Amino acid sequence: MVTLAEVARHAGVSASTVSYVLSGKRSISTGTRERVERSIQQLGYHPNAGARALASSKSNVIALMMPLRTDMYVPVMMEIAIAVATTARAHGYDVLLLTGDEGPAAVRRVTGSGLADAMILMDVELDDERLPLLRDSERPAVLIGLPADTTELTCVDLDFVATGALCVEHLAELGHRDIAFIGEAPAVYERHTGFAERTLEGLRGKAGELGVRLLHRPCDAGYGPTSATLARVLDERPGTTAFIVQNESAVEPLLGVLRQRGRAVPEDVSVLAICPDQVALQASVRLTSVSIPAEEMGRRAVERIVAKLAGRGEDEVSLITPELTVRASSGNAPG
Amino acid sequence: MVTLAEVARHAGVSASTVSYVLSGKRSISTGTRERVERSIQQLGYHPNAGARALASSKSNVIALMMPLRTDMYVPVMMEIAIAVATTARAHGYDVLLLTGDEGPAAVRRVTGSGLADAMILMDVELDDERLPLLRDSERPAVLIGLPADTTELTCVDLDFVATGALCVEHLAELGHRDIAFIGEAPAVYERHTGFAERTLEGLRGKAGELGVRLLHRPCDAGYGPTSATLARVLDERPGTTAFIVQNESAVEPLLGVLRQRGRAVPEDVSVLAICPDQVALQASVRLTSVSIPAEEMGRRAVERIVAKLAGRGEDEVSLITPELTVRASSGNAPG
DNA sequence: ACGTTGAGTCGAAGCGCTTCGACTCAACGT
DNA sequence: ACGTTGAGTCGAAGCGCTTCGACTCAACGT
Repeated sequence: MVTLAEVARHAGVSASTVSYVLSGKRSISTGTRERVERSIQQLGYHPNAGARALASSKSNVIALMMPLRTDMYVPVMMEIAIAVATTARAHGYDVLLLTGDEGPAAVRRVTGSGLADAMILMDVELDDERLPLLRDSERPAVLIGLPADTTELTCVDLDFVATGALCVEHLAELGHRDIAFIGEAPAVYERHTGFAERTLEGLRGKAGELGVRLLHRPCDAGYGPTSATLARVLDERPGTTAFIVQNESAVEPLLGVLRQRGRAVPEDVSVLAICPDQVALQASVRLTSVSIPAEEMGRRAVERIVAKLAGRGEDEVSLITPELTVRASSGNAPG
Repeated sequence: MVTLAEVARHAGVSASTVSYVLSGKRSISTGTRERVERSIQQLGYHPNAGARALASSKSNVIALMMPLRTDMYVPVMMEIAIAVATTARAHGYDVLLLTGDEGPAAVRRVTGSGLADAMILMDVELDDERLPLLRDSERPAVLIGLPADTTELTCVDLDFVATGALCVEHLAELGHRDIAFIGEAPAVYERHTGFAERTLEGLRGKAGELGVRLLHRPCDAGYGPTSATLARVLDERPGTTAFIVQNESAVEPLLGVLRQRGRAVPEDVSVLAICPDQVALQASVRLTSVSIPAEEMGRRAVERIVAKLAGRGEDEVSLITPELTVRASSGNAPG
């Protein structure tokens, strides 16, 4: 491995000069700079990450803590992770991948060892046990998701309350008066995942306001559970003319079951999905949807982190305004 | 931050003794060890990662290079990534997440800077431009996937040739004589992705051997392309009684289109998928499938890496034997 | 009674950077 | 003619570990 000292010798300058060329923290004459840069090129020098971290007490690494579960919103998680990695690189940071199963211990380990300068946490629960540690830690952290208490925390998330409201509003405008919400799996509500509860809050609030009847049914993924759920909904509320789906793995089953029962979309029933655009576009019917802006969430999270590491940026909750795209699955209420 | 020196002072021993307690590289008396461990606990000490890396020239980090694309096999990628992270932690390593878009430069940067001790590469193309660098590098690397030339490389992959053969064999046994293979998107073949070509090789080889007719059609994801592809297949080969699908986002569209055309599965046509078990189980028909053992691939890759870092283990190609699970989508050929 | 051995411990050097203070020297104003 | 200023450079210290060599001392065989 080539060291900074070898570069210095090759360029005929001192080690500190090479360091200042690299960091730009002191002015360097053009001639010297060029000579050093040439030596770096010729020798194929890469600064040693460990030495740099030790001397500067900055690792230039951001830790990303992902959920271990692979049973839900996989495409969203993946897109966020890739956006985080890409944005981080653009700012000169690398990304350390942690899984959620280490829990609070991972937070302690990473912040304590200086492995990373900051953390991004996904899949935050309303009363997450990692939060006290983050509040105490002097290292910046950003949550993707919204816990119950956000004091002293920085969060980035889609505004799920507004998302729920927007869905009801759209359907109400089309004349729908009886809406069913096919939600996430029961386990998601039991874990008190923030986004699921907030969506429900937004849906119920707007439904109450506009005098629309709303039926909420958690639903496991797959054809069997969806079919059963749908049967119960249609039994209890035969007048249902619109469905809102949040669980992306229930989308295709729902469309399939509706087709089986001879209910045309959007003539007989409208379907509105809360899902990534890609899912909405690849479904068997092009879905009217509120998109989950995974890329933007990942990117914003990194930008906040970078700002905080640079000493700028307060703790704050940054909610992304939902956007509804009308496609082929929603239309006027029948009759 | 608590340092090793503070732990030493607290425990009344020298710094090197604390270090040896931590590493176990020299014998320590029980009394001293316990005293040091108590001090570590009480002070909440975590060794500084940078200092450790600098002194030992080992970072205890494994880099994982993932494809940037989010348009294909997302669940597989995700499951591999999580298996890598989990297995790595179990061996005391952390995982650095790199995206493929930095290309060979990322390999140079990571190996040159000592950011990681080893690399795992996913989404390897047959003639990948990162391979020469890996062969030259003194740092261990493992590929998940199989390039054209595997000399001096360690690879882990599903045996896709055997997978293709297994699929044809199963269908031939059921009496099918006309099989259509709905492959990956055309772009995948154009990039010469190894697994796609190898699957085809296995399918064709076994089909030739058993005298079965095989039609190969690349197919983009979504209902439109799948529907069009299927129409062409049924036009050209009306006698087709079985489909093999590799592109997991074509699975549900294929089933939907078959249903629309009144072809019952498995009475009229058999469908066999090459996909993760989860996809096979959540489809509208429980699919007979050859599973893609994502978890095992990730785990094996890390185990190889760890072995190589410990000085054990040769360069070698490790192919996982495919397993076919019969479910509800395959049956005897009609007539 | 003696050297030998190994368990247990310490001190110092060194890993490859960053950063501080100090120096030189030309340019500048008075 | 003089001090002042800032651009440009260097040397040394220090970041927090690991590891080598050296030391002590009890246990052991002869």
